[in-house]
Parts: sequence; C-alpha cells; structure tokens
Amino acid sequence: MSQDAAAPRDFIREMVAADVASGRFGRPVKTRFPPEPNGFPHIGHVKAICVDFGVAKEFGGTCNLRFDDTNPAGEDVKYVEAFRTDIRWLGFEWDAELYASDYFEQFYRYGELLVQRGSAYVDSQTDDEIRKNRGTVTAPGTNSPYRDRPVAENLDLLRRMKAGEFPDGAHVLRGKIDMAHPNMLMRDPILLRIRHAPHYRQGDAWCLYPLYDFAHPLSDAIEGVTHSLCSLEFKDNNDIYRWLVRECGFDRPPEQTEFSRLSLEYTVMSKRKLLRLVNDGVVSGWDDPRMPTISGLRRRGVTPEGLRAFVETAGVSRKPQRTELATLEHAIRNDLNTRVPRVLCVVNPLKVVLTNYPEGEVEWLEAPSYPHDVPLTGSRRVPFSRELYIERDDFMEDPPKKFFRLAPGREVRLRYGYFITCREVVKDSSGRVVELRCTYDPATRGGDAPDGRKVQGTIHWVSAGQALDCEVRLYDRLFTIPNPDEVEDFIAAVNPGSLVVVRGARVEPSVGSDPPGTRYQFERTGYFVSDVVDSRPGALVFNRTVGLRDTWAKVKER
RNA sequence: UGCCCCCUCGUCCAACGGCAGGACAUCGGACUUUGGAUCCGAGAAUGGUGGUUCGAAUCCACCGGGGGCAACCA
Repeated sequence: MSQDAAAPRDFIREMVAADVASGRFGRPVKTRFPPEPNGFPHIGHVKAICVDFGVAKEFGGTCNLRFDDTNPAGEDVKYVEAFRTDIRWLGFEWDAELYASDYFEQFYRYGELLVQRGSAYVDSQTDDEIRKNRGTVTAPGTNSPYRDRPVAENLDLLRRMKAGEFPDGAHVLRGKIDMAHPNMLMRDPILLRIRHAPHYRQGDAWCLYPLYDFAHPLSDAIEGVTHSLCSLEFKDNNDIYRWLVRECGFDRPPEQTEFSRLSLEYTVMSKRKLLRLVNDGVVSGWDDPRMPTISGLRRRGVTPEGLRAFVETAGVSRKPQRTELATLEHAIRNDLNTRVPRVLCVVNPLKVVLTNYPEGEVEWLEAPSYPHDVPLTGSRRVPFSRELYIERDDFMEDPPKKFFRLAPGREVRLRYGYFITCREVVKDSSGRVVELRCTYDPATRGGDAPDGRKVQGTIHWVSAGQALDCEVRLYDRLFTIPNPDEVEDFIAAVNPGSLVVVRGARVEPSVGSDPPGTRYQFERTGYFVSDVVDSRPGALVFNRTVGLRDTWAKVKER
C-alpha cells in the first residue's frame, strides 16, 4: 500500500491517496460497486469492478456490492446471481451485500425531510407538462404551478402517494432547485414517482420508487461510502449528488468521481444491443464465447488474471477510450502462455503415411507439456505410428520462398517426433491432395538429427490410430467493423465468420479424460479450452480462446 | 444552440512549469524442436493560434475537434 501511495497508478488513486493522507473523511476508505440487476455483467463492468474493489483493497478499505435496484421494470434475481458469480470469479470479495431497495423506507423519510426543509415539493403536472416545462438546453424552464405548495399539503400528498391512493403518474416528488439552471438535471429533478408495479425483492410493498439521482447519493451516504467512483456519463449528476447529500445533512459525505468507461473494438457493450444479439439468435446465449460478457469470456477460456491484467493495461482516465482488440488478446496470451500445457491437435487433417515405418507398430514418445521458457514441468506420452495426420495448411505442393513447412521432397521435423521427408503426393480424381507418402528417419527420434543436419520447419501431428476425434470452434471478432455503434444497423455488421465450427479435428489422446473447462495451447495454433457446456468424454469440443501470434500470416499477406 | 467533460505516437496510459517516457501494435534483426515465447533495434505524438514565463504538453484566452446532458432509466 505504501507503494501505491508513493506511485499512484492513475488520477483516482492519486486522489484517494491524498484523502487518506489528509484524513479527509475520518474513516477508512469505503467504495461500492453498484450495478443495476437488469443485465449480465460484461467486460465494461470488469473495469468498474477492478477500480471499485481494487481501490478499496489497496488503501486498506472495504467495498460493498450494492444492487441499484430501484426500478421494478426489468430487474431480476438471475442478474443478481450473475453479478455475484462473476465478481467472485474475477477474484474479488465484497464487504457487505446490499440492496438499494432495502432503503425504500429511508428514501421516503428523506423525502419528507426535504419537504419539511422546503427543498422538495409534490408536483401534480402530467409527465408531458413536466417535460415541456423543463425548457431546453438553450431556454430556461418554467416553474410548476405546484412549486410553492405549502409544506403541510406536500406532506399530506406525499403520505398518500406512499399509501397508494394515487395512480401512476398522478404526482411526483421533486427537488426544489432552479428551473433555469444551466445543468438540465438541476431543473427540479424528480425524486420519487408512483409506480404500481411489483418489485422482484419488495413485491407489492411499495408503489413509490426513487429515481437514480435520489437513490444513488443517498445510498452512498447511508453506507458511509467515502469515494463513489462511477463512469463519465454521470458527470452532470454530480451537481445533484452534492446538493442532495448536503440538503439531507450528511457530515463528510461521499465524493463522486467519474472515469471513462471501457470500450473495446469490434464489439458492443450496451445492454440493449447485447440483449438483441441473444434474442435474435445471433449468438447462442449470454455466455456465447463471442459475447463480451464475463460469462462469455469465461466460456471462451479467458482467465480472471488475464482479464484483470487487461484492465490494468487499458488504464483509468477521463478520456473516452476505445481500446484495441490486440491489447486484450495480448493480455490473454501473456497469461495463458505461462500456465497452460501444450498439446498437439490437428484442426484440418491431411493423412500422412510413413512408407518405411513398420505396419501395426505404435511407439509412445515422451513430450514435455511446457516449453523451455515456461517454469512449469510435466510431460505426457504421445503415440507415433505409420499413419499420421498433419495440418493441411502445413503442406504446399508448390510453396513460395519463405514457406518452411512440408512440400514435395522437403524434410521437416514432427514436433517431439522424427524428421520426415515427403516423397509422393496422392490426389483424388478432382486433384485434391488426399494423402502424403513420406519416409521418416529412424535416427531422428525425439527430433534431433545425430548428424547435426537442420530442418527449416517443425510441424504438429497426431497418430491416426490413437488420435481422438473432436469438434473445434474457431471464434473470431463478433463484428466486421471496429465500432458497430456508429452504424444504423449493427446486426448487419455481425461477422459471419465469427464462429467457424470444425468437425473431424484430431487431438492427441492424452486430453481424453481431462474435465471440461481445461485449457491448453494447441501447439502452433492457439489457446483452447474444452467447452464447459458441450464437451463430453468421447465427444470433445474445444473453443479457441485466442490464436497464437502468427508471423507467417503477415508474411503471406504480402 | 446553453452547460459540463475531454484532446500527447496507430491505440491505451505517463510526464503535475524544467531532456515528452512506457505498454500494445507496426517494421527490422537475433534466437528457436511452436513462424509461439524471449532478446535487441527502429520508426511513430503534445489539434491550431496567440499570451504569461528564463523556460509551456502542463497556466490563460480564443479557435477547431470529440463526447455527455432536455426518461417519471441507470
């Protein structure tokens, strides 16, 4: 913590460090993560979670998980569960689990307090009139005819509103601020409104529901939050925040500070659009591995550590950002590189027959599970035999200069295996290559030539007889354009190649009994995870988390 | 159009009146039983114009650009 105080990573930590040093709040740092439970947590939330929980942890404080469930429409326990699961999965633990809906009674009493202070009034205009009288950005609003209602009348109305005597929209409680305020949000903001609707937690106990600008500052203040960290779009709400906590008499009230949201290239983040992708069947569900949801990323094979590292890299500032996908992919590869075992999997098999290898023989070769530069140990045995499969892309009949893989007459190394030389190309009637007839050099077992000769390339392979058939799901960016938010119809920008399902891939037998959710690097191909939903012994399914960096692909492009 | 916020390499983040630096990306090279990883190197930025100052990315003014706000959503 002293380290953080010495070198704050961003303007927020800088501010918190200063507040801690000055003893500004006279209490330990307390933050909160306040999601509305009306959608699934996504990678944008990850940033907020890392900031809210991270700041508290770094400064020896606490962070509450508070559900901002003040709007009965759309909120549901299933979203509450999702947030709980995903926050814990990310590696954070909250101090208290709280619900703004538990404060309804308190909110109401603060409403009465404001009325008594002459700082709020019951307005009986229609919603149309309220909107019209708010004015515009250039023209001031006009006072409600009910603005100067006597306190007693306001109180009476407010009590009857709570008692359910009025239909939806008949009256609202408004703060009495300034209908000509340059900040539109300060033009007598609505605080409480009547809504005869069941709440997922409160049932029919309430028909008076607070609005964000009323509930949020009060919730923070009630809980004794010190630093209320939120995203930039709440900047204008900060004026009300300060007004409200002062009017309600809180001593050393929380301070709201805004930072920019995370946005990522080639995806969308709004709940509405995410929901549309699910409802339209563009994706298989909220946890589709192409979704930017935490559950989607998890199913994709991303780890909490990788995600946290990414957020760290993306940084915290007040500048609206759009982070490149490459930054995320790097964080994921960097994390997975040092922790997952390597295995051999041929995605698009091409048969290879070793004409000088004895028929029917199988030998089991020792293969390390980690490369020399990863500080983990372990190995497994992989079968080798006369009939193998190699990657179709690893053979070219007429290769360009820099193609280092297999070609007629050329010798390559089979990873952990032998050197082989391509002697003959077998094609079907349509001219498609269906088999390679090669010879192997028995002296190169394990991949080293005793005579010291070198080969240009090393390719992966599996033994035809023992390899396991599997399905491989190749995921790619969900959209074809970096910013799907700026087009009319974002659905039209969905990448048709965002999922390519490959059946008939072959993986080495060692993975056959691993539990679903096991992560691997398929050597030379990418990082994969066995799918937690669909993968079963005997019917293995692997999701591509992210491909390996591919220098050859770049060379090929030219 | 009124108010508010923002503007530094392609991207993200530093530099808090004193030599514009890092990460990712890009391009070269080394190494390599993954065309992975790693290592080395290169190119690459203060939106513009004035002002204050010995000195400005930093302070001020204006201009330009981007974003937010006119739900009884959050």
